[in-house]
Amino acid sequence: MTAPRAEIARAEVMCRERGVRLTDQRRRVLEILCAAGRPVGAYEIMDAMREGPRVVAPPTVYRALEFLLEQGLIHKIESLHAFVGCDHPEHPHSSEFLICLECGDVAELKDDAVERSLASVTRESGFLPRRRVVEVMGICARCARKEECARKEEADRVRGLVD
Amino acid sequence: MTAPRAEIARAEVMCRERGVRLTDQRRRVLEILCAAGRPVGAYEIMDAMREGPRVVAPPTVYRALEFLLEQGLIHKIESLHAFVGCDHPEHPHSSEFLICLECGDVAELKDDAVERSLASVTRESGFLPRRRVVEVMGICARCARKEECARKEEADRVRGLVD
DNA sequence: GGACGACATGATATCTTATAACGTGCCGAC
DNA sequence: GTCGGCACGTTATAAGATATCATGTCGTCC
Repeated sequence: MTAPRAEIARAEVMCRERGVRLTDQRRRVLEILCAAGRPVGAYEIMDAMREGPRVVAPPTVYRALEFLLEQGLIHKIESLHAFVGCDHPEHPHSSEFLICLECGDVAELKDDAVERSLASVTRESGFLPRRRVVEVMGICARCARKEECARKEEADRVRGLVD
Repeated sequence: MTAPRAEIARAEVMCRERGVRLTDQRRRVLEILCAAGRPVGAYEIMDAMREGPRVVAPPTVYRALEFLLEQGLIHKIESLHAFVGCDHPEHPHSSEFLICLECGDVAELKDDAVERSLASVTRESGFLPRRRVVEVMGICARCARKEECARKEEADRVRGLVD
């Protein structure tokens, strides 16, 4: 995860170049997402935005999210109804995710083999793609290792009892 | 779209073979989805199920949907919060969809190049996939042709006015 | 045949996610 | 200075999903 600071700075530059405004609300939402480094739901973002007596209603959050999505600064994870900061917003790209069912961690794929194969399939059928949603749920390498260890220990334990 | 009848018959056989029960409610939901031939939301299904004074509550629908998903008889389209009957439930498969933003039509991809490239990417990173969500939104071939025609006619019209 | 257990459904309430609709304030262009 | 566009505030509500507990159905084992 890049430091939120750096991400915000990048976003500022990009917005200025494009002549769009990264307002306080929008920046705040982006900060929250970048700081979290994991998928965050709209209502959770809303809660994070209310510091003190400040009231923030759903439309405010959703508007900011819509803007950030349009600018490619964040992504929506459809299968989680949640949002994440984009790892590399500087060049437009596909958004493909590996989502760990165990720890909730989300990795953004950089590989474009998937993208290419999808492109060729759609082209063949005369379909004009606009937006792609590619999300793979499963167990991340780290959790898989952990589970493997746990299984081994369990086996050892049982063997010990039997012996 | 296969005739709903045929789909239901297939489902009956599959469930019997697996020793699970395709109950009335479950069959009804499957029928509705197959007959629609397009993505249908849970609440729309619920409405379709209430014929006459019959009351059907959300959990009933969701339970039936859960069962049908488990059995691979239907798919969920995450980006639409809707469900569709599966085109070829007889063999387990990936579910990849082309969703037309214009006419709402959904095509289930049969190609497995996408599947393979996704599999290789995940394998490399040690990720163990469980469920894949691949949904491409865009304009289907038919709507693209229609738009093309409309554009041409418009151009002709304008030329006519200018000449 | 009757008791039991597993599974399926009914019913109520509630939670989460998302959007509609309308009003206000800021700011730059002309 | 006013007009128009954009961002935001505010209220209400739509749309999607689940928790919880009660009831019913059906096969099986005795």
